[in-house]
Parts: sequence; structure tokens; C-alpha cells
Amino acid sequence: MKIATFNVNGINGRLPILLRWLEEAKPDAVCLQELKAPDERFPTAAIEDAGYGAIWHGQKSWNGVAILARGTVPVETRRGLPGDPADQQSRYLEAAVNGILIGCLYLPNGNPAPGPKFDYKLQWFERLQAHAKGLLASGLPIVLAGDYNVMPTDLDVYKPERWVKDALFRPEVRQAFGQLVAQGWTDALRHMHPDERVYTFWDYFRNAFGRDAGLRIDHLLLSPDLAKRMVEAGVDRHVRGWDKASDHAPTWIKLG
DNA sequence: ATGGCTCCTTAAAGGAGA
Repeated sequence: MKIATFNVNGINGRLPILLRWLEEAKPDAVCLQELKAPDERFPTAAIEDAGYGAIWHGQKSWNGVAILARGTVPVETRRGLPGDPADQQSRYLEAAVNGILIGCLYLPNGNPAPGPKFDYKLQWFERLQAHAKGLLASGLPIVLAGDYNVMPTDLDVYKPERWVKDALFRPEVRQAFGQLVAQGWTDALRHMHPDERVYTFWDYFRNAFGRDAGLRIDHLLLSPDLAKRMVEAGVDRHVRGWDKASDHAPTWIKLG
């Protein structure tokens, strides 16, 4: 079983990219972020024609997450991250697919930091930690996949010193990610590639992809039993080189 | 340090992304 996460940066603007990649990679389950579309503008027919069932939580202009499953429809278990009823942003969706519980998340960017957006990011992280702890305690096979907007270590940034004051790399954020993983999760990509520079994002500026000036910010965290089943993990970085590509590349694991 | 690019939006120029 192959499970992927892909920040599409606009599901309608990037629909040809998404469909081309689905056809090529044939993932069994996919978490999408940054739909940038309200619920009624989700491209249901095109996704179905590609062979995927889907659930989604859209939002006008920004955010928005979805879970796709090949040949079946994800069974929704949660919509929205618990802990703040006033939070209106579409950033968390959870479903069961083929016996695995999949949490799809789009963690806030947090810039500029410090400031209210950074505070929201840290609060969101605390809510995620609380929810993840409960999930882990359930003993179910779980993957928490998405755009975490965090580079966990220096190895995950092309030029760490340039990013130390950025909301994606500040100590508080790296610490929050570390605390989350320490609950008992496995950072799939780093576990399979302990010493390698593996990036999932390259910005649109200054030929970042051509220079390989990348960041690793899209992560799949696995519960202990799923970590034991993992046989492969990777990034489809060639997708970033396609015409009209997202600034993120699809990131995936294979379970045996 | 800044700006570079690309998406979205009552469609002009601004917000947001990272």
C-alpha cells in the first residue's frame, strides 16, 4: 500500500499536474493540502474519472484539505482539529482507508514571526500534539501526513543560517515537532534516509529547484506498527520540474 | 536585507504562501 501527501497549491489550477501524477504514481491513498477552493469547487468528476474516491474540506482562497483513495471512498472520522471551536480554517481531515487511519493536515505557516500568525501556529501545534497523543493511545495503525511547515533539523534546509528566524525553522517550532515525534511516532522519510538531504519543497524564486535550494517540510508520521511495516519512502521530485508545477513535490511511503 | 514567483480573488492590485 502506497500513501502519499501532496500540497497541490490550488487544486483547480494544478488539476492537470495532480491527474498526471495520480496516473503515473498510482498511490492508494493521498492527502492533499492547499486546495484553495470552496467545497463546491472541488473537481469531483475529474478525481472520480481518475479512479479515486474523495472527501474534502474546502475553503475559499486559502487552505483546504482532501483525502483520496484509489477504488474506494475514505470513511471520514473527523473534520477539523479539536481544541478550538472558533478556528474556522480548513486544515485537518481524518479518514479510514483500507484499515488505516489517515490524518491529513496543513499546519499554519506562521510568518511573520513573532506575531499573531506565529502564535496561531504554536497553538495549532499544541492542539495537534494533544490529538495525536489520543490517536496513538488507541493502538490503531495511523499515519499523520501533510504539510507541517517545519524543517525538523539542519539537514532539512539548504541553508540553515538563512532560516533561523523564520516561522518554519524557529527553535519553538522545531521543538514542537520534536515533542510530537517523541510521543512515539516515526518520521518516515528521515527514518528511511537518515543521512540524506531529502527536500519536498522548492520556492518559485531565484531558480530554487534548479539550484536544489529546498526544504523538507512535508512529513508522514507513522504509528509504531505501521513503522514496522514500512518498506520504502521517497519524494517524487521530478514532479516539481513539470510545467506549472506546485512548489511542493509528492512525498510517499510504501507499506508491506 | 530585499525581492524574486504564482496562486487566489465580485478582476485590480493585494494578500498569502514559505
